Amino acid sequence: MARAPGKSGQNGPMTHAYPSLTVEVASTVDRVAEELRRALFDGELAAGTPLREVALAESLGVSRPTVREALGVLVADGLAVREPHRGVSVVTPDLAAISDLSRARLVLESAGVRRWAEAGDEARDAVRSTLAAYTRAVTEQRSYAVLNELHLRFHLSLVALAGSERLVAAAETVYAELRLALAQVDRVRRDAHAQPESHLRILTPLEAGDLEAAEAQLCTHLADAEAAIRGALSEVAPKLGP
Amino acid sequence: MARAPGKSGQNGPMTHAYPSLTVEVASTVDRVAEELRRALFDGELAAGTPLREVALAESLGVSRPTVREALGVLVADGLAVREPHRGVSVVTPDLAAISDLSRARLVLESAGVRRWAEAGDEARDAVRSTLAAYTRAVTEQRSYAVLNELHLRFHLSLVALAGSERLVAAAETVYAELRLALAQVDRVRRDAHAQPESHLRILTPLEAGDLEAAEAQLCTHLADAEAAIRGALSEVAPKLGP
DNA sequence: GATCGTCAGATTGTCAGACAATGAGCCGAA
DNA sequence: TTCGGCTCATTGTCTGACAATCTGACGATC
Repeated sequence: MARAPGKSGQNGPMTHAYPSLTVEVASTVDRVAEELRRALFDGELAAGTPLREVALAESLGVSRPTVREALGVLVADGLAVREPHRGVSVVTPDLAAISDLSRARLVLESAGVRRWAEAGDEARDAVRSTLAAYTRAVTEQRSYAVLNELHLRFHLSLVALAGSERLVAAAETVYAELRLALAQVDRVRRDAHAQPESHLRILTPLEAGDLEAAEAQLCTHLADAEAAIRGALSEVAPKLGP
Repeated sequence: MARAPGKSGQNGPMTHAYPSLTVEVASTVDRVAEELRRALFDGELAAGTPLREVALAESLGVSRPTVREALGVLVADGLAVREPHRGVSVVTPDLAAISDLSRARLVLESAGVRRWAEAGDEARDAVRSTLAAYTRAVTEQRSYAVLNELHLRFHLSLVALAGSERLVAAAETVYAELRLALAQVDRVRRDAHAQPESHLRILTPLEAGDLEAAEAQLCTHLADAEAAIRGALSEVAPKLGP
């Protein structure tokens, strides 16, 4: 991209310094990592697929160190695994991983729900607005990718109620891994429309101040989600088990 | 973390496959990252210190890409921050970060405590043994580094009660950041000996099946820890805070 | 005197090429 | 068949290089 010898456009002499105007120039590594993430979430790479450095480098038009660093990001996010001298490959989610992830998200989200009363107004508003956006997108028959994105955003807003950025960051990696598992068993996609009322059953008791009911609803909702993924996964790969 | 599931065949030239005999031949990047971590935890690098790539490379006898990758690990762990074209520098913990971290660890550890009954026997035994090891180390007047390590290991074993490796991994990064904050205000070290009975007040009700009491004890313990760090930090950097 | 443009130095971001170490698969021999 | 060695592919690491950008100081302009 930046191969042309001169981006001669000198756009420097701005007369005013406007606040909070950031030009989103992500680094090459970030762009590569984002592209790989997209490919993973879109199911273009099956579980266990090795991610060869040289092939990716010439395919994406960047150098091998750049690809290597981007792969490190994916590994840190839990979307890929690196084995010494064998390279990086897409994770293969098994039932144990789904169980682990589901337990983690239950802990994170219920912690947020339990702090509904103590959370800030903006955090509570975020929960309301993300659910509204998700519901609206469902009625508007938006694409699966959009629905998925808004759905996850709602659950993230629940975690944010706990008031810790670190917990939200942890939840983001959990959701990334779950999202990848979903992409690899993409038959679950048709279920993605039945969700809004299930989420509303969480928010309604919250607004009413009934934290226990909200937590119970969340618990069943997450248990249902786990069961759906487990079912789809065991159909796809019926070889696992204790 | 879940490494390769046991599909590693016996095709090696070794005649016997001894269990749990690992040759600790970590990669160069891991060694560099570990060395940097040690330096950070030992307080050899003050908050905000820039970590220059070339200087570290020739100081450690490795190449710049290797250092660069190791710095990426530190950034991913939250121990350093990277600013575009300005490099990586040691994080400077402020009161907001301490608050954030404390809330996160409260969520993670109380989630573990709450699942004491449902946790596996080995997880409960791990809590007992780590506390015993810590107590023994205190009576034996071990070094501060050893005490710190065992202390953290006990709290990690609490998180492990929740039964999710991802949560334990998240807790590890939280503790890493907290540990760094502690190292930077190292006047708190003298308090490190007064802890065993405080932890025993958590375990005792657990063994008795009184989860609420255990959680309450944990809450006060963590609140005390946060107050101690906050106090030390505001002495060191008395410029922050609304 | 203050603000701004410009320049040199330092540092990072990215690239290209290279080499050794390691792992995987193939083929021949006991 | 099973074992041992060979070849190839891939990664881990190094060296060197260049462009983009930040920092700080110097001088010009109002």
